[in-house]
Amino acid sequence: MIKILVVEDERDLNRFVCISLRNAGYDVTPAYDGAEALEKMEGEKFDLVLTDIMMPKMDGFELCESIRSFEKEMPVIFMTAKDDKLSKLTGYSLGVDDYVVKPFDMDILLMKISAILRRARIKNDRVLTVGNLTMNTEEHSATANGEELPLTVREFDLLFKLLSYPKKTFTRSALMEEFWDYDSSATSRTVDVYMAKLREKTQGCDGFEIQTVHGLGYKAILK
Amino acid sequence: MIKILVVEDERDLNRFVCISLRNAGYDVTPAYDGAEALEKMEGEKFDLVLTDIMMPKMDGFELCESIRSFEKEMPVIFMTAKDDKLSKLTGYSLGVDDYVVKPFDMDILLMKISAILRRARIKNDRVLTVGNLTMNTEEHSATANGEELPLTVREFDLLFKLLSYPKKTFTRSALMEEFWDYDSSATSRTVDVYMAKLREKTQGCDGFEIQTVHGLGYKAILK
DNA sequence: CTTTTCTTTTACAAAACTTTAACATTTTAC
DNA sequence: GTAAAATGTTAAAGTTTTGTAAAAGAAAAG
Repeated sequence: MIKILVVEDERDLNRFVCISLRNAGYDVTPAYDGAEALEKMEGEKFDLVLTDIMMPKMDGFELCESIRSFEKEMPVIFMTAKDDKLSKLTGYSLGVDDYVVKPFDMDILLMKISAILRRARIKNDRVLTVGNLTMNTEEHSATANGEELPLTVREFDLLFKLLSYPKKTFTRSALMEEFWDYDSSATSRTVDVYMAKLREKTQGCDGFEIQTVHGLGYKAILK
Repeated sequence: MIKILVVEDERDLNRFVCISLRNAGYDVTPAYDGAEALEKMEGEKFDLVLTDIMMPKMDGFELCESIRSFEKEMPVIFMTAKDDKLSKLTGYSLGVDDYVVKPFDMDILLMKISAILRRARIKNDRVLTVGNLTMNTEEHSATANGEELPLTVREFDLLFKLLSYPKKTFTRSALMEEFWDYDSSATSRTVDVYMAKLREKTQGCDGFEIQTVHGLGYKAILK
C-alpha cells in the first residue's frame, strides 16, 4: 500500500484531499502543520508528501528542506494558493517534484502523483543497502556478503524499519503498533526477543549495529 | 546483438550518444528526425528507441505514438532538454518507459536502458529456459532433459510466472488474482497444492527450486 | 451419459514461527 | 554501595502456516 502524507492546515481542504486520495487507493495520513508532519514521518515511512506552502509555524519550503535532510529522495508535491513565480522557483531549486495550484482538479493531482511515484519507483526499487547488507522488499530477501540471510517476515520488517531511519529510536510500542495486529495481546518483551535474534543473525554485517536505548527502545547506528 | 535506434536532430549529441552506446556493446542506428526514424524501423527490427522530444517536423511524443501504433510494446526512452512538467506527464500517459533530462550522465542512461530491456525481455519472451527446463508459451509445452513434462494450464502458468521473475516473492493472492477468475477471494489453499505438484513434477530439473517464503508466498530461486 | 482429466476443498501431520516465562545480567535511581 | 527496574538470553510452550494425500467437485473428452 502506497503511503501519502498530506500536510495542510486548512482542515476542510485537508479532509477533502485525504478522502479523495483514499478513494484512489492510497494509504493517507493527514498532518496539520510542518511539525506534525515531521513527527509522523519519524514513525512511519511515506512514499510521497503532499504539502501546502503557506502554513503557520513552518511553511512548505522549510518542511521540504527538513524532509530532504534525512530523506534525500522523498517525492514532494506542493499545493500552492498563490500562482507566484518566486514560490515556484524556490520550490524547484529545492528539487520539488511537482506542484498544483489551488483550487486544483483532483484528476490532475492524481495523474501527477502516479507519474511521480512511477519515477520514484524506477529510481528506488525498495532496496536498502547498509555496508555489506542488502535488503530487497520486493524479493523479501536479505543478503550479507553475497550470502542469503534468512529472515522471517517480522524480523525483516523490523530490521528494514530500523535501517530506514538510522539513529532514530523506536519504542517497543511504536514498533508493535506498526507490525503487530491491533488486537495482538503480545507483550512488548516480544520485541526484545526479536532484537536479540536480529543481533545474532546480523553478526556478519559490518555497516550498522542495533543499539538499546535504555528506557525507550532500540535504534540502528551506522558505523 | 541488441539494436537501438537513436533519434536526435542535434548531430553532435546524436553522434556522442551513438558512440557511447556502441562502446557499451549495442548495435546503434542514428536517425535525425521522426520521419527518418519511422523509415528505418520499417526495414529493421529494433529492441529499443531512444528519442529526443523537441525535434523539427515530428516531436518525440508523436513519434512514440506512431511507433506504438504498429509496435505496441516497443520500449521508448525520451531525452528531454526542457524540465517541463507537462511534457513529462504527456510522456507518461503515453506509456513512456523512462526518460533522461539533458544534459545527462551516460552511466545513468546505460542503467536505464539495461533495466528497460530486461523488463521488455521478460514480457516478450515466449520461450523460457532455466537449466534443463524449457517452457514455450506458444505451444504451451514444457521440456525437461529433452522429455516432455506434462503440465496442466494452471501449473504451466504458475511455473512460468515464478521463473520469469526469479527471486521475486509472489503472494498467494497476487497469483490468484492473476490466474484465477475474479470471484473466489475465499481462504483457499489451492495455490499450495499446485506448488506441491510443481515441486514433484519438476524434481528432475536442476536449474531452479521453488521456495516457500513463510507468511508471504512462494518464489523460484535459480541455482 | 459416462469416463477421464483437471481443479478445489478438506483434514491432519509437519514445519516454521511467535510468544511466554524464567533466570541472568545490566542499568538506573537513591 | 544496594535495590529496583529494564534488558539479555534461552528454551519450552503455543500458535500459525504449510505440505500433502485423498476425497469431492467441475469441466472436458469420448
